[in-house]
Amino acid sequence: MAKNVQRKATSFDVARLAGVSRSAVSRAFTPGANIAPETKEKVTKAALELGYRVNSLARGLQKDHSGLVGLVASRLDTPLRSRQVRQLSEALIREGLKPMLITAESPDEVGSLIESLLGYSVAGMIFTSDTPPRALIEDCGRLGLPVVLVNRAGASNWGDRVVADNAQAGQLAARILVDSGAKCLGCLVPRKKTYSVSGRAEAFLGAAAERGLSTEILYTQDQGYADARLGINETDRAVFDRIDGLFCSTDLMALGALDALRIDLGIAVPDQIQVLGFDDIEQASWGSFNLSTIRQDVDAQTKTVVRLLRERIADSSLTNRVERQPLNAVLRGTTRHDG
Amino acid sequence: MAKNVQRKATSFDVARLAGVSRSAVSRAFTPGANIAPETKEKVTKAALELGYRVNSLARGLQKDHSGLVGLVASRLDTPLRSRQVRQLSEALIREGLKPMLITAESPDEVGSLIESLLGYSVAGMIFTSDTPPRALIEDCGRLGLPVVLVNRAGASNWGDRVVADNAQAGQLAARILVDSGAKCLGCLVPRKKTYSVSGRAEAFLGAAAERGLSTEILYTQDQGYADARLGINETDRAVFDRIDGLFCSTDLMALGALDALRIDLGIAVPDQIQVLGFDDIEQASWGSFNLSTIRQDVDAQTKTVVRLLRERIADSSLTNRVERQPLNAVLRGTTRHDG
DNA sequence: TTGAAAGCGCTAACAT
DNA sequence: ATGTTAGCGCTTTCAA
Repeated sequence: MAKNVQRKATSFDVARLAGVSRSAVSRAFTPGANIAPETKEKVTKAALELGYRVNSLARGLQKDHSGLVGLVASRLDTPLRSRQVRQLSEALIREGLKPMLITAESPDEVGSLIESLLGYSVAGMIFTSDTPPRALIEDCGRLGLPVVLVNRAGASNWGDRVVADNAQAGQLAARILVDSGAKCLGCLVPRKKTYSVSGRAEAFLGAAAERGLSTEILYTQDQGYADARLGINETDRAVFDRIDGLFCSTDLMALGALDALRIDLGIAVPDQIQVLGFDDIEQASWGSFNLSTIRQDVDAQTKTVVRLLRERIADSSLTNRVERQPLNAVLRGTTRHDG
Repeated sequence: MAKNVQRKATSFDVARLAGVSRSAVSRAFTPGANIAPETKEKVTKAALELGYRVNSLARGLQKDHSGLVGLVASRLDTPLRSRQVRQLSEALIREGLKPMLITAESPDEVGSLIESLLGYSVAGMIFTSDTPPRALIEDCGRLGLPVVLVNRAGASNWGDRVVADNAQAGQLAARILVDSGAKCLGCLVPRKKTYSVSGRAEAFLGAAAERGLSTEILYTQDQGYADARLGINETDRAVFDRIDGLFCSTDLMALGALDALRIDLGIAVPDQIQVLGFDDIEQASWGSFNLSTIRQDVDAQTKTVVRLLRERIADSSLTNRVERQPLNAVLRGTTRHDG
C-alpha cells in the first residue's frame, strides 16, 4: 500500500513552476508581505498544482516561534477539565496557534515534558494542571516565554493568571446556605490540597465563622466522585445530625456526596441537609442530581486566557497580570429557596 | 518583568564550551549513537551549564519526522472521548511522541486544520473524530503518513483501524435483554448518524429480528444526555407500553433516557422497562444510575492504537490492518438478571 | 516589487 | 571515535 509515496513539494519547486524566486513564494504565503497581486496569484496556482504547503518547522526555525502552544492539563478525563481543554484548544486554533497537549499528573512527569516542549519553540504555555513545578515556570520567564496559569497560585514571579475568585466563592456559598436557612455548615474538602479547592474551602469556613456559625470539615481522599462518596460514608454519622448545609469543593465531589447521602445513608436532600457544589459541570444539571452550585464561566475564562496569551506574545514586556473571573450562583434542587 | 531574556544556547555554544565539534554534541543527544562515554559526559555537562536543549524544529527538519502526532478529536468534553484522549495523549508521550490536539466538529474545520498539521511533518495521525474527510486521509496515504482510525468506517484505502465489534455488540445487547426476559425491544438512536453508533443499532435490530422479536426505533436529535432525555419525552407514550427493553446507542444517551423514564415519565426501570447502554463511561456506575452496559475497554484500545501507529512509523509498507476490540457486558441495576 | 545570498540549528555522509 | 562538510526548507536583509 505504500506505493506512490510522494516527496513533498518545496518552495523551490513552486518557484520554478511559477517562474519566480523562492523569496516570492515565501512572500506569497506571508500575510501582509510586499508582493504584486499577479505574482502572488501565479505562486498560489503553482502551489496548488504541486500540493505545496509551507513547512512550519523550517518557518519556525527562522521566526521567533513555531506557532505551537503548550497546553498542560491534568485530570483530562474530568468533566470541567475536558470542557476547559476543548474550549482552549478551539480558541487557540482560531488564533492560528496549535495546541500541543501535555497530560501528566505528577510534577516530575510534567517537568520533563515541559522541558521537551521548550525545544519546539512554543509561542507560549497554558497550565491548567494542578502541578506545574515552579522551577519550570521560572525557566519560561528566563526565556521570556508567555505563560498563563488557570486557577493556580502565582507560584513564581512570572506568568499571567486567570482565577476564580476564591474569597468571593466562599462568601457566596456561605450566604446561599445561610439565606436558605442553614444553621450549621459542613465543608467537604479533599486531603490532597489544590490551590483553588483549598482556597474556596478556607474562604467558606472563614465566612461561616464571621457569621458566628459552627462548622465541620469533612474529608475525602481526592477530588473524584468515588472519593467523595466514600468520604461521606466514612464520616461519623453524628456529623449529619448536626449539619444542615454542606458545601462541596467541586461539583464532582458534590455528586458523590449526594449519592452517598441519599442512597447510602438515606438522608433527605435538601430537607435534612442542603448541598451546594462548585463549577457547574454538565452533570450537575442532570435530572437525578439537579445540584445547586456556583458556576465557573468556562467560556469567559477561555476568552481571557487567550487574550492574555495573545497580548503577551505581542509584547513580552508586560507586567504580570491576574484576572479574576466572576461567579454566578445556579440554584437548583439541592438547596431550599422559598424564603 | 522581561529583563534578562536569555538567548537560547545552540549546539555550537555547547560544542565550544565542551571543546568538541557540533557533531559530537549531536551524537551525545542521539540515543545509540557512536560516541565515547567521556566525550558524552563532557557534552552533557556543558549542555547543563548552558541550559541547552536540542531544538526539535531543526532536528525535525533534518529527520523524516518531527516527533509530533496529530490527535484529532470531536466532542472532547464528553466522558468517553475525554478518557480516550487522555489515555492516547499519555501513551504517545510515553513513546516519546508529542500530541498536537485538533478539536473540531465540522468536516470543513477539520479539513483545513489537518492541512496545517501536514506542515509540521507529523509522524502520524490519530482520528477519534466523527468526521475526518476522506480526501484528507487519502492525502495522508499519498504522503505515506501513518493514520489510525478509532471507531471509524474505513472510508478510504489508507489507514489502520481500531474498532469495537459492532456486530458482536448488537448481538450481545439483544441477548442480554432477551435473557433477562424482554419480549419487545426498543433501540434509541440519534438522527445524526455516526459509524459506530449506527452500526451497533443496526446489528441490534438485526439480532432482535432474527429472534422473531418485534422492535421499535426511538429517535434523538444527537448523542448528548439532553438530546436523549428530550427524545424520550417526545416519543409517543404508547411506545412505552409496548417495549420492555431499551438499548441505547451510548451510555450518555442511556443516562438521559433513564432520567426521562424515571423522573419525567414515572416508568420503573428495570421493572417496566430494562435499559442497556454502551461504552461504560464513569457516570454509568454512579449510584443514581447504576446502568447496565457494554464496556469498551479504552485501555486496550489505546494500547492497540499506539502499537499500530508505532509499527507503521517503523515500516510504512505494511498493509492496512483492522483490529476489533473485545466487548464485555457490565450488568448493573437497569437490567434484571435473577433468571 | 523582486531576486541573490546568508543564515536559523540541526543531522548525516564522509573522511580522518 | 571524532571532525568536516553539506544540506533540511524557510525567511530575511540587502541590492537592484
